[in-house]
Amino acid sequence: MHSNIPEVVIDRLPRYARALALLEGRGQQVVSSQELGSELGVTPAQIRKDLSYFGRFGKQGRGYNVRRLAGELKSILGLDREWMMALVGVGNLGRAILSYRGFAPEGFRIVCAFDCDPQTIGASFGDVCVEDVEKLRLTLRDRPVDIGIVAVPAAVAQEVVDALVESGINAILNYAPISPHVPADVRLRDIEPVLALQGMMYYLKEAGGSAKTTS
Amino acid sequence: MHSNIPEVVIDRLPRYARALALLEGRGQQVVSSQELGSELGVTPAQIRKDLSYFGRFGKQGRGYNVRRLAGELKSILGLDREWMMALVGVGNLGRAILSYRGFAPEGFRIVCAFDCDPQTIGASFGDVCVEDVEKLRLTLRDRPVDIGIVAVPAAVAQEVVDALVESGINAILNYAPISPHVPADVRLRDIEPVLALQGMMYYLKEAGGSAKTTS
DNA sequence: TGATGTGAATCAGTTCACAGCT
DNA sequence: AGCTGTGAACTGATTCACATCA
Repeated sequence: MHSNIPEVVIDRLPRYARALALLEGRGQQVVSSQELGSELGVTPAQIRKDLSYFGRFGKQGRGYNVRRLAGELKSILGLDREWMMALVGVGNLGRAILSYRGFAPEGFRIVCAFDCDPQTIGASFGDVCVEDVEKLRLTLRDRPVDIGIVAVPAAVAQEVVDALVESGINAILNYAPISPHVPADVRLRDIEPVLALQGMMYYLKEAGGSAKTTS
Repeated sequence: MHSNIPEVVIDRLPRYARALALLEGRGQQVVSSQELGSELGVTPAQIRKDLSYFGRFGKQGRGYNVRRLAGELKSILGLDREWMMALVGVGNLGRAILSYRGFAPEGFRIVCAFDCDPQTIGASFGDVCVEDVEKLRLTLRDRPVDIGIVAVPAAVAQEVVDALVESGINAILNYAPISPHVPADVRLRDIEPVLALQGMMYYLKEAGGSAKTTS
């Protein structure tokens, strides 16, 4: 049912939603595709086309009602509910993820965490208690979890992904520096600062050496 | 000079390089586009086409020499040198970034850090001492820094980005939940777990409710 | 034989440009 | 007058398919 809408379009919607939330916070009531576009560095035509996949949310001659459009986008994306997440890997990175303040306000809650280190198992972070990763399948059988977060070393990341998938999870946020294999019906996103950096360095390479192009 | 090669192609190269490093570690000497592709979930034709922008690295009938191709890609991407990074924002997130072990092995070094909190200024993390963000421009004038990492709250992220850009930095890794404006010649990448999650939820929404499609 | 490298063909995404509504 | 919504045109990316070479 979804297959008709290009994935790139879906990918842009969260940015639109975020910009609209910002405008709403500023008290702005109406926005044109022009204005929203220049806020985000996107052409107005693209915004209009993207939105037109889902309905007619604007008023000709006026623009879009900020609050209304923000609400529509949240509903389209499924952000009008809470999503439960399980974290696997409670090392340095995992702890940072656990203490990240950005998830909760957007409706994403980490409800359980797993590790394999006996020192870490049993520890509590906020209201989350770290369980033995061996119990992952068992625990996920009882708890409704929607999303898995993988924050383990590369060497064990694939097996953790497999365990999550077998537990019925079909959205994974991967922080490990590998490209895991998942079945076609499972969504996977990589959060990989190193890949992002490496992609930029190509352009930096020739741009004039070590910083300072200043006269 | 670079403008002829599509950006999507550049974006894929780091993944190829990473997969090749893995194969090299396993002692594999030769790889076909077929094999590399199935490792990464990419078509063989795409890999061949991507590589063909930069040269002829393979041998017909054989495939690619793993070590050679890995080296070529690193050189193309500019990964055969060290890149210096400045971190702005040494809160929870910033500290996690400072202690992240994944940068160094890939040649990315955090050489200075800035914050505005008097409690944090002066503290040391590894061999990096936190400076007052007011001194950012001054410090970057003397130190050759290639990349800025933004890990500050949304409200001040744009002004931090501006300061970095004015200091001559033209690659920025942004962890703040905004879409900063930068001049066209500055590369910017967002690391935004929430946007990534939100993009996936669209597909999860209808997929059968709260986890467990199990019989 | 078995793989690459690549023009040609296809497919997908973006932008244009304008009719239509307020 | 001003801005949306959208088919049509265009631009860009992917895949095909085959000549080429080890």
